[in-house]
Amino acid sequence: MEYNFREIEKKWQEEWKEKKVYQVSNESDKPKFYVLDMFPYPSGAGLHVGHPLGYIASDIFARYKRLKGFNVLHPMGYDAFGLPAEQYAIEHGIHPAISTDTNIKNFRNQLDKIGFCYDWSREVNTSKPEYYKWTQWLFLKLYNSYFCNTAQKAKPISELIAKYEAKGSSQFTADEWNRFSTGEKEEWLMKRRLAFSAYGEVNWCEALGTVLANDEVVNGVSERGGHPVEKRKMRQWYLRITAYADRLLKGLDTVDFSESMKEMQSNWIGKSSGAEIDFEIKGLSDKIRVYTTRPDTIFGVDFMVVAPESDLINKLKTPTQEIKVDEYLAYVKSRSERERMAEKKISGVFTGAYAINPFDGREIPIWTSEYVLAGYGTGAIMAVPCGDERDFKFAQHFDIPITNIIGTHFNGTEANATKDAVLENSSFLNGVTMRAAMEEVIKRVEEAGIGKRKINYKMRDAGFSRQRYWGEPFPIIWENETPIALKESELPLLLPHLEEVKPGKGGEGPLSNLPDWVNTPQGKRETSTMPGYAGSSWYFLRYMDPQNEQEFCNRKAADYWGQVDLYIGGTEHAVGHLLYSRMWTKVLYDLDLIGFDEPFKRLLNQGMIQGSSRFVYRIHGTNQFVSFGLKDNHQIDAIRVDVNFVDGYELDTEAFKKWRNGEFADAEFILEDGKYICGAEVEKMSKSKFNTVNPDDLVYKYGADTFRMYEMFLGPVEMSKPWDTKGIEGVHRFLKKLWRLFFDEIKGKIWTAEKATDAELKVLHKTIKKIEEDTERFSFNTGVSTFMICVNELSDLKCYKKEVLESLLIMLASYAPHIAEELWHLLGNTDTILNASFPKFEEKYIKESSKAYPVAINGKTRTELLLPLDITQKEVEEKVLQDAIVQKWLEGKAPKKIIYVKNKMINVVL
RNA sequence: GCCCAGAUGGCGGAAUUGGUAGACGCGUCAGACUCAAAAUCUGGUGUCCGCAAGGAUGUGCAGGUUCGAUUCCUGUUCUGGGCACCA
Repeated sequence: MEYNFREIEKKWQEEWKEKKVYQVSNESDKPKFYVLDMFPYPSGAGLHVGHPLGYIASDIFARYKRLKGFNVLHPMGYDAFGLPAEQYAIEHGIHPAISTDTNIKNFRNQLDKIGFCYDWSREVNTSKPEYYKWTQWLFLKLYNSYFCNTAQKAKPISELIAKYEAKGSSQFTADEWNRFSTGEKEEWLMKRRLAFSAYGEVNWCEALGTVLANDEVVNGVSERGGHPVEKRKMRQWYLRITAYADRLLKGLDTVDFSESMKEMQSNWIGKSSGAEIDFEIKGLSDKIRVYTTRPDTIFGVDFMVVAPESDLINKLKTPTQEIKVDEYLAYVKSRSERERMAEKKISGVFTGAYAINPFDGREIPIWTSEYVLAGYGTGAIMAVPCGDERDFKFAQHFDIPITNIIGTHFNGTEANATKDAVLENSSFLNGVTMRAAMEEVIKRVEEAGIGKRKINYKMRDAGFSRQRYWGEPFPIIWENETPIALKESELPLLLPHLEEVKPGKGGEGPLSNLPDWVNTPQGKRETSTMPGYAGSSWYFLRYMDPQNEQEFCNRKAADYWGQVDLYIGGTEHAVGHLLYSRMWTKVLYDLDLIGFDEPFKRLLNQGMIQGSSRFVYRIHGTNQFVSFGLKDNHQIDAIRVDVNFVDGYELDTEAFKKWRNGEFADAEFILEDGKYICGAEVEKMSKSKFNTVNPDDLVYKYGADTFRMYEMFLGPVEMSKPWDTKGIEGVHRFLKKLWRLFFDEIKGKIWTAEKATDAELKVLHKTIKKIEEDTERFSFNTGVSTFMICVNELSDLKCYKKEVLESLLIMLASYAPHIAEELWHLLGNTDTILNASFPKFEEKYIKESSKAYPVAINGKTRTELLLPLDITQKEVEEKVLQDAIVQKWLEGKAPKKIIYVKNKMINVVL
């Protein structure tokens, strides 16, 4: 009887499905555990080997927790709204609903083959009305809530209205409020709503007639077609995430994310404290307001920089500088933000104007430069070259004289951002330490009425509308310029069918092409749709109660499941998605709809699996392809080839000739050693780079169990690594070797019910301990290796005993579920192995009484000494000195010291 | 430019708290079985010197702390990822 993985896997997948073994109930006496994967966007390219990495890890952990006696929620679904489906529709005329459906079926098919333990009865699909009804409902919750600064939490906007009606606000009296028109009232409310509408800049491409995402713009032109792109102000929806900045920051202390992830989030939020200070401008009535974190350096200000986008520039530029300034502004306009970011070259131009230092009246030249952004702080800075690296380089580059206010702390060749120096050249601050000076300056600035203390955040409110079709429609009708929200009873507002997806007029979304839908007796419907992250900001709650038609999630279900105990996903969208879902959770908590204010208790980031691309080299202008080692003798063009017809680095030239309908049929090859050797480069795995490896092929060839274990065996889950299929054989061999502990090719069944020996139990319990430790710390690669060691040792011991093998199978059931289930049943069990209990580790089986100690001389290991564990230092010294090898190294002298660390090692110091 | 992560044999990686560097697997070499092949099994395999015993050297690079450093500290180089130049 041999290991027929194809038959076994098919059989158990069907059986598990039929018996609904993965269905989980919201009621149980067991403790709960919630294991979640970041759900995928179902792209047309299907799964490649990079996708399942995190899914396999979470699957192993979910199964492990189940064996450990937990009621485990482990669901999966689809983040199904999004740009690519819409783009595909524009290019191929296939409706997004259809292509999305096809893609989901394909994904599901691929996922099923790998044997995941998802409870598919809880599947969510963000593009289905049953789901997005509640996304719209939650949007209305945000819209109808405001952030109360006193209570530091969200409250219903009705409470704010009641307050305005009764007491007014600092801006208006109650009487004034009550006399306001509906539109005027709405304008005031809009300033407080958590989901609000305002004007914001978008990338507008006239030629394509549409708004473009940041990554669709390259070098200031559209990626498709290379058309010019300009910034244009349009009405947008936003989420007031900045109101939650502080709580999002504090919440990081309560969750178990990696330090680097927390750092990324807190850098994104970017809280800083400092002051806003107004500088007068020589000869103008306008003032420049700067934000600075270092008010103590006010006497070191040698120039000011205003963002090129600032409206003030036109007033600042003097006639002599006008041409230079305009040229520079045109240059900046042509640059994408990404370009400005990566720019090492220092650029900028003097406006000709001077600001006045409010404390000593010094005239300070005002410059403009692309390194100052309009969107942060006040869009203008006071530059202190001796204390800020960038300011220093700028001053050096443009020969701006530098004032030293920190004495010897500044060496003239490098800025020093210290806060500990004692100030010099600083008028009333001379002799004051910088830390103390900060307070002093803020005090004086406030007294003089030229500024104030200010806490600043990098984070901006999140843009929440897209001029697109394939997303949730806003439950909003515009009555002239005033938005009116639909009633909850009117939800869902269905996304109307569109025969042809194309942009609307004037930058509006495709929905504006449907007048029957847009025009209602009340007014015009909002034609933009919600962004991709709308549905994904709360999907983890829907899994808890996926079929509920009355509520987004029943409170009892939410209280039972609570936080996601383990959330697994990549870092790529992590900052955005994690912050948005954390914010939504906090809002829902504030409104008392759920009982926790952080969605994810623990986060594990899986690394990216990269592809290893292969290149062939065509001699420029010919049909000849030259092998890698000979390419330097020619002028060549590198062309990517499909990795599937390259064996290692050797090209299958016949397959290459047949590739792409014979595009290379006439190719001639210049070989080395009779072979065509390809070049290689590690890069992102992508269909367009021909370096994708499809899991289906591997599952077919080796089985799902082998595939699962191999993905884990590659290395730590958190680490990025290039995919290499070589080595999968080793894992497959391991499973075959495991099988041979139960069945022999000739004798058939060889397992017995005999009692296990001490040596066998030692192997087993060593394994239990290690598997438990490795799984708990997500070290699945060493887990796989532990199984290999266990099977190797049991084979050496010729241990075919059910007592030992049964426990091994239970542990293996989370890593290689199919083979474990099959052998479990062949051993005579009738219930599924999923309902077994994880074996209990017992110390007594692995207790040792002695240890082979490494003995080092001066830190270099020279020999080994078998010693009892309870030996004393004195006894150790005696034994060590008697040892022949130690004596040889001692050369008759006495050692200075003998270090003995129990259970570790011995070191003899000469 | 800024932020984060990483660098260990021919390759993927292991070493969990500062204590035998290279577990496990791939590849490769030798052997067994076989008419042969596949499969399987046994043994070797960081580098250098040496017939061997043995020795030297070795975790990107340069230093430091320590009886002892892949692990801690300082500096540095390279690679990967992220970014909203964050004052």
